[in-house]
Amino acid sequence: MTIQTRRERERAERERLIVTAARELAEAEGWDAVTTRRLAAEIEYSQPVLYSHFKGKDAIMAAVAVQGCADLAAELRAARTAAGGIRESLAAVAQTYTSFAQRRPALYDAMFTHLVDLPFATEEAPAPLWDAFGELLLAVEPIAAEGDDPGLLTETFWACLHGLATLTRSGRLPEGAHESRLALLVGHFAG
Amino acid sequence: MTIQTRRERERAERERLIVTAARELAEAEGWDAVTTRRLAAEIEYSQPVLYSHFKGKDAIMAAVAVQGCADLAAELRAARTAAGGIRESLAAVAQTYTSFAQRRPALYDAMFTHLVDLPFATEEAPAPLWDAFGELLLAVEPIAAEGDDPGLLTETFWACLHGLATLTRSGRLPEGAHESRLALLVGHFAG
DNA sequence: CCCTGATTCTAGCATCGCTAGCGATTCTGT
DNA sequence: ACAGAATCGCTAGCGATGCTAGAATCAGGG
Repeated sequence: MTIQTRRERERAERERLIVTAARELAEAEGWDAVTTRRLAAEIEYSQPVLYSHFKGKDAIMAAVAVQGCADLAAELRAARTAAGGIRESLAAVAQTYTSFAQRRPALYDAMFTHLVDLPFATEEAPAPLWDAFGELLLAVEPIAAEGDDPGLLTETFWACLHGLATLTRSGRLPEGAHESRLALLVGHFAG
Repeated sequence: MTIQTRRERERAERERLIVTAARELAEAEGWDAVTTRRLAAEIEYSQPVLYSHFKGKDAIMAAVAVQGCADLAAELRAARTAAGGIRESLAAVAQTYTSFAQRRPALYDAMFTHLVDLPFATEEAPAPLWDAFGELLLAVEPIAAEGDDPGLLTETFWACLHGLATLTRSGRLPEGAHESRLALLVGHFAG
């Protein structure tokens, strides 16, 4: 039995290694640089081992995305709990969210831009996804008017943040005025 | 001289053909199906002619994106002028925008999701881009509070629509409640 | 009629994601 | 302890991608 468990432990460790290497490589040089050959070289194994762990490159990206959601959830939680009032919490969360997208673009893309076959809005969604959404929910809930569904409001607010993050990062919105737009958004939701 | 002009005319015609074929193929089967070989076959020329017109596949996508902006601008204009009041115009424009993204996903991706080296927020941006933004501006301007920069507010509202469109289409937001989220957004901006 | 210049095509390169099939290594049963 | 069996990772290769170099073809001018 212990041999079996050691095998599984080593295997799990290697899987972790793959995901970590993929994330670091993506964050350093972008997802285009994350080829299966390059990734295999990075973990010092041959290409086909990747496919014994994941169905394909997309599945690896999905695993990275789940990790990223955990990171984002942690950052959001820290920002929210550090903020004072209701409106301040919302502003802090919004600021942290867009900052995350700008600081870690490759990670953000894997999470929310790249088309990936992760269950999202269902119960089968991985826990870190729910955690991240939950953090947004905790910040948005207090500003919901009576009769509003907080979940729906959170989804809407999230979408707004996502739009600001992606359009700004792709150069479709001038970067300089980002803070102003963020303030405008928070004002319209919490005002 | 007339020979020269005929040559140029034919060349321009072929360029138009390339962009149209690319757009139709993308809308029919998605951008993954738009390979240079497939596209060349579609226009009944060989592959390298594409590169005598465009720098590469990305440039072709950019050309398609500009066409798409013209289409979007036209749809937005129709929706806005058909609507009655200020709030109704905003709602109609929002509805039309997200509907466009859902009805023509490949086109929308080329315009606003795919990373493309088009000048966007500068004066060198192609006219259709400004037209589309201008339509949004005309709908948003009336609901701007005094002291608000209408341009900035439009950018923000646009980002919200973009976020809703992309997250819904990628399955990250449940599709059923889309209208509710749209109403929530319009309510928070025009309320 | 041949030459010159532009234009288009054939053929190929490097790289991509992914897979089949072999060799070696490790476990199992007697 | 040792032979058979099963698992594991590797080498090699497939089809397809974006893109390019050089041959071939066609037009116009002396």
